[in-house]
Amino acid sequence: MQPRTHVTLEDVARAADVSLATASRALNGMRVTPQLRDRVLAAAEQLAYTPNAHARALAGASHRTVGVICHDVSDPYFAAVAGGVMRIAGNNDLLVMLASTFRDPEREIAYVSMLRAERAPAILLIGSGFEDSRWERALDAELKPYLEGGGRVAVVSRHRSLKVDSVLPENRAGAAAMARALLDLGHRRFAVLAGPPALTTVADRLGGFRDELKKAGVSLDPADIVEGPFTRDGGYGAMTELLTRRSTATCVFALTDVMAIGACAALRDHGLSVPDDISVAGFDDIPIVRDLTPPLTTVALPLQQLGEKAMELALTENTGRRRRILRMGGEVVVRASTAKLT
Amino acid sequence: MQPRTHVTLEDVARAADVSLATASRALNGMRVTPQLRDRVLAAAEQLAYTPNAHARALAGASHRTVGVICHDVSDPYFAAVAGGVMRIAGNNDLLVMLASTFRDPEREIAYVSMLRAERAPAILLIGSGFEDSRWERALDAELKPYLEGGGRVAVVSRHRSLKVDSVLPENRAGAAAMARALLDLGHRRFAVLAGPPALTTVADRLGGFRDELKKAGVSLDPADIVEGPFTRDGGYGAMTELLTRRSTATCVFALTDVMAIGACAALRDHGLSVPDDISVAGFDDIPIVRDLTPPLTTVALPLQQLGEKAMELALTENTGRRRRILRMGGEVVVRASTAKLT
DNA sequence: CTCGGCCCTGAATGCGCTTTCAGTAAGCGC
DNA sequence: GCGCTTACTGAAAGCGCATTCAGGGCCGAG
Repeated sequence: MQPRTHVTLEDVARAADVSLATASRALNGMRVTPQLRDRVLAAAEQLAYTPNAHARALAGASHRTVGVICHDVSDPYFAAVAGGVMRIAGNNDLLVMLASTFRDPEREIAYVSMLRAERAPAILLIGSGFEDSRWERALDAELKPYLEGGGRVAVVSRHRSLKVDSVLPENRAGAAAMARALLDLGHRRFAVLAGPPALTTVADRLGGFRDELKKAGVSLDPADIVEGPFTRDGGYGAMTELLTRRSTATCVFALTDVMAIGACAALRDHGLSVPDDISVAGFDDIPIVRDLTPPLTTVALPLQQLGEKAMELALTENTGRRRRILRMGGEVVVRASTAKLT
Repeated sequence: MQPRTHVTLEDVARAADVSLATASRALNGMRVTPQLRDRVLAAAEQLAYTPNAHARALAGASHRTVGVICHDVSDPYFAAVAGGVMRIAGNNDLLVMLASTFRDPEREIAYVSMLRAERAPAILLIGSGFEDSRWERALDAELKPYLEGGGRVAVVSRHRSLKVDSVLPENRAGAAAMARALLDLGHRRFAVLAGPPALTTVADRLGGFRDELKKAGVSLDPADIVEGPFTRDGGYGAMTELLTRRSTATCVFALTDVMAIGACAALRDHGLSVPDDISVAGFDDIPIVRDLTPPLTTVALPLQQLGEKAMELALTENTGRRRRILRMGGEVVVRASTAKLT
């Protein structure tokens, strides 16, 4: 801000005719003669004094702004998780710096660096990592000194080689459960709308699904697995590709709800009906899918809780020597987007 | 963060065997003998040095973290606007502190105060204000000294009595256009899912709609106007209430898309079909409504742009003596949730 | 009435950095 | 070879605050 010179503690002290130290103590609720405290408080009020958080942080008072980094706040998945983070942060008088990387690894690292510079007491990383493992290593290199400096890091749905606390969705078990649910409906020919297999989220969900299918003697044709970005348009594109390939799958499993939404849109645009012509299932249970027509069958994740727990992990000391890992969710919610195969 | 003592500039200077001043200059790209600069950079790299943003801000370098306050990041409307804000912020190497107030005025004021303490160069307020005008006054009282101190404030979809730049949706014109569109479809009996009339957003949208109807000789029965919070559940509840009242309206206009989504859910739960039994229209054009079945007729707002423009306003100096006001959007997009009345 | 002890206040220090200010070495013309 | 300008470097000040360390009232005890 243009230092159009702010009201400083010194101004307040002068106005109240006390020393700087007394003013500071009065404002911070330490023992001060009531009469003096009142004078200081009145002066501060009068001058619209706001302490300079930077000076305060520099002088030793702990800084109360935590950092949260996600790919895109406007994605419902991140928005929901961020909502949970903010709830806990708010309850603890913490400000949240929320950054969107727009899936640009360089930007993500830059944000970690800035947060480090801010001396944020904690950094939360939400969402899958990047395909290229070099970026992941670069990120760890940035995180390491931060951790060594006493910073706290927690991640949601993302693996790190460093010792950081994690909140992980039950990706593998959830996908397996979904496989069973779909098999129970009578489906035998499946397609999967996947993402880059380098991501553990993809590997786990796809792996869990495929393995469970295999147990039932059903195999997944590689031609029925289409990759696309984890976005609505990614789902739309992948579904379109699948249609082009004339897949005979009776059921499509999208690895994220957002992709499933895109897939449904593609199907509608091709004049196909869900679930009459083809069943669609997703993963995440973002709030909106309940209100789709038909409502989406999906693997439920307590998104808000994911964020809450991550924030809580970052706020409490990890006294043990191992990283703490919380696994959550994974229940299949069958709704109307999947039909019994007759 | 626990001052487990960080690497400071002094450490770097010592390691590179130069003075503090030289180290600072080298790191900030000022003219320094190449050889010295290299030594400093190498030392910094080696020590994983990260400048302390607080010390830096205190020492006069401008602070690059702007604040954004909205009601709830997990609401698609705010998420989309915030997305736009972040895009511009990212392009300008700005960090964004995004805070969710959860519609709690006290929390909102607390956030402004914290942002003020952070000496954030700009604060963006996104979304409607509060019903109780006392809170609005309290907010203005907090904002005023900030502005006087050189802070920049921009608001989206929210009126302030102070001189702050604004980005406003074309609420009145948009609602009027929607009225015309619905009249053109043959509807004559309308219901409105509204919010607290004290909010200008509500007053403008409802007023624009009602006035346009009146021009066509159609009046709005007060019994057909139901208030509810601007949330999915608010829409659900309001629609349910409307159903209970046995309204004869053929078309429901929800003042926000999120409410419209709730309304559609309520209708579905009551076994009614959209648009066969009743037409539904919304306002905002949040991304998801395109993918609903049926896709929602709504008044389009360029949500991302709203955020982008607001950020741009906050980033550029207002040289004029009047506040800058940008009005955007307001086009009706007719989709399948509204049907021609036969 | 005096002295020790307690509590509260004020002066001074330092957090890590940017930035002036002064100083020194190098470069140039004569 | 001398004086002057130019170009960097280093010492030091200060941003606003929390906090330590002394000092100075006041009390009760002796």
